[in-house]
Amino acid sequence: MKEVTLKQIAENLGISITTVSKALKDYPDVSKKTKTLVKQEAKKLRYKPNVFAVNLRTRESKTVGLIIPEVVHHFFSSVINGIIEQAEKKGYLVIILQSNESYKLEKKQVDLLISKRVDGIMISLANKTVDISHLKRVKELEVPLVMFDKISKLMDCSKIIINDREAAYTATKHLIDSGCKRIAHFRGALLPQNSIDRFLGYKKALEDHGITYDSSLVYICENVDYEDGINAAKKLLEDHDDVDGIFAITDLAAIGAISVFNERGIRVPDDISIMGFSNWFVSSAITPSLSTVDQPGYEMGVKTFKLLYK
Amino acid sequence: MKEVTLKQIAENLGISITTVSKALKDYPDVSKKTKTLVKQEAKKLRYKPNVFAVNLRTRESKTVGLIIPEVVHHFFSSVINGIIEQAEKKGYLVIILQSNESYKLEKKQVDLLISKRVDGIMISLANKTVDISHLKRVKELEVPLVMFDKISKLMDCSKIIINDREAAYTATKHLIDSGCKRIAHFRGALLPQNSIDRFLGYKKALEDHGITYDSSLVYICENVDYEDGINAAKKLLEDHDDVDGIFAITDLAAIGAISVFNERGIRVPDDISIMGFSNWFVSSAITPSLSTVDQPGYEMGVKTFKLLYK
DNA sequence: TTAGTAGCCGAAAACGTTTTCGTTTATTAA
DNA sequence: TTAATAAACGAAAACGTTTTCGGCTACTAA
Repeated sequence: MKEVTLKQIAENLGISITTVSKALKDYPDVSKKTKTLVKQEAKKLRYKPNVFAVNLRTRESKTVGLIIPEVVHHFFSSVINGIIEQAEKKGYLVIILQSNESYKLEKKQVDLLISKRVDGIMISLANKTVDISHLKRVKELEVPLVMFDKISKLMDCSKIIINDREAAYTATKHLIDSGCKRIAHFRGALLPQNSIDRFLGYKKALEDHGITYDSSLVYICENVDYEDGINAAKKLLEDHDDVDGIFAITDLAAIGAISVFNERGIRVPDDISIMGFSNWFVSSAITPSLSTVDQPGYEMGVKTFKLLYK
Repeated sequence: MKEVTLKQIAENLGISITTVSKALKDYPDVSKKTKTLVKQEAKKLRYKPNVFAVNLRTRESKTVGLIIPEVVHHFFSSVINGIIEQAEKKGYLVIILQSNESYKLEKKQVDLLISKRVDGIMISLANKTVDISHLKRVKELEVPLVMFDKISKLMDCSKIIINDREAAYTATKHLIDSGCKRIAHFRGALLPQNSIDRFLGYKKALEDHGITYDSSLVYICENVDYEDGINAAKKLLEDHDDVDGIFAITDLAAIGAISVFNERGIRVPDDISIMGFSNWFVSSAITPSLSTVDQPGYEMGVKTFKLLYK
């Protein structure tokens, strides 16, 4: 069971490797007759070009890399979905790596992708990432780079983000419009840009509607997950008894909070209103159902790859 | 900004390419002195071997492929997580493809991975897949293959699955033990092995506990998703008024059903008990909280890769 | 002295493509 | 007839590595 190569075909047909190669790629300087002959033989032998050799010769891998903080996450898996689909359409494969929100790992993975000579890199930064020298290096090596969702303002490259600030503003306004006077915010970690932007949107909405911002109403959810939501909600109940609305940075955190309130007999949204963030498709299955801001992962994935492909 | 190659290093040091290569790989027939010299120079120039050339020469890519029906799914993204982590530990990268439950796409993707000459393939079958000639071909080409979760009994290769039959049996028994007499089953499509096994487990549990199996209580959820759960639940309410328990093949379908019951004022679990399947971590956030069977995606991912690596 | 033995090193082939640049033959124009 | 042109093909280099095999030096043992 030997590999079928150009040489194989050439020998079978009694012609040169050169001509076989050119015939398969429809070069103009090979006759119709030999072209069909070659293609026929290639099909018969189930010839598949050796990508390793092609890569070496053409210096491209037709593969792109994707680094995300967390795979098991509705938003990110939607992004993956969009990227994979779009990439495949263009004949690219996607190598996926997970930084687990660790800067060190993220850096290592960028190196890994570079050494694998991917044709481009898409990345959503880990929360811990401040230093972006590893990304600068990507630029230096002239590997195309696109950032999405969790970006760094310091990096000069294409980026795909939603308008977090505006979305957060709208979400908060929604709470205000439905009568909330004292609105808490479950925010993300201090570093990530989207965590900052959502916080700013929240603050701005309050100020614009005559509600004074109270920093004691802001709770940090380091991992923006279910557990964090639970803890923040418990803390909130200890600290305050007059809060009538919460804007949570993710649906997961919101759901965590809801489950605490459910447990303690606090009615949502009668006693307290909650806004999530991410349009997680099960939010409608939660009782009481959760209001949430749309964060279109799939579309962002599609756009991210398209931009990389540019 | 030229690429650093072995040749580069060799010229700088006035020695041969051969020696440089051997020095970097610690061959015994090169002196300590030149080894350190070479390594030093390599580090200075930030030498990174050209994987394309290495691949061509060694005939392996240090890359494995993964085909799954659906990325945006808690179970599968957990599997991805396990696989990626384990693969990286062993120096492998993972190319992920999504079959979207389509047989045609799945087949194309297997070809794609083969043509990319991955060192191994992991796959969870699409629902529609019956013909497995594409997998036979993988075996013929001597590419290692591991199936997980949605497997085919006809294929002779390593497989990672949970004992679906037993798990379904336990779930159903749980309903029986809590007093249910008339238990419906929301099953998956007819073809997938795990859908069959879970159904059999359900049936067996009924029979073992003196409840006669009634085929009109079995509803098919083709896509085993939220929508399917809603539709099946509505249909169930039309057809029967005496059902007091449901064993759903996935948590998503179960949640769909719950939301229907919530809407109609049917109390869960007072009026009707529901069991899900998959241990989706938010099940505890659903009100009323959902009982569910554990399906450890992460661990399965880890084991799947380890088996492939064998 | 010579023969044998380590210890180091390098030439060269190989992996399978792609592409440049000739070369050959047949055809046309003068 | 000869010269110029077009059409079809092939030789060979190149991509950067890995690995086999042989050669060279210097040393030891006889």
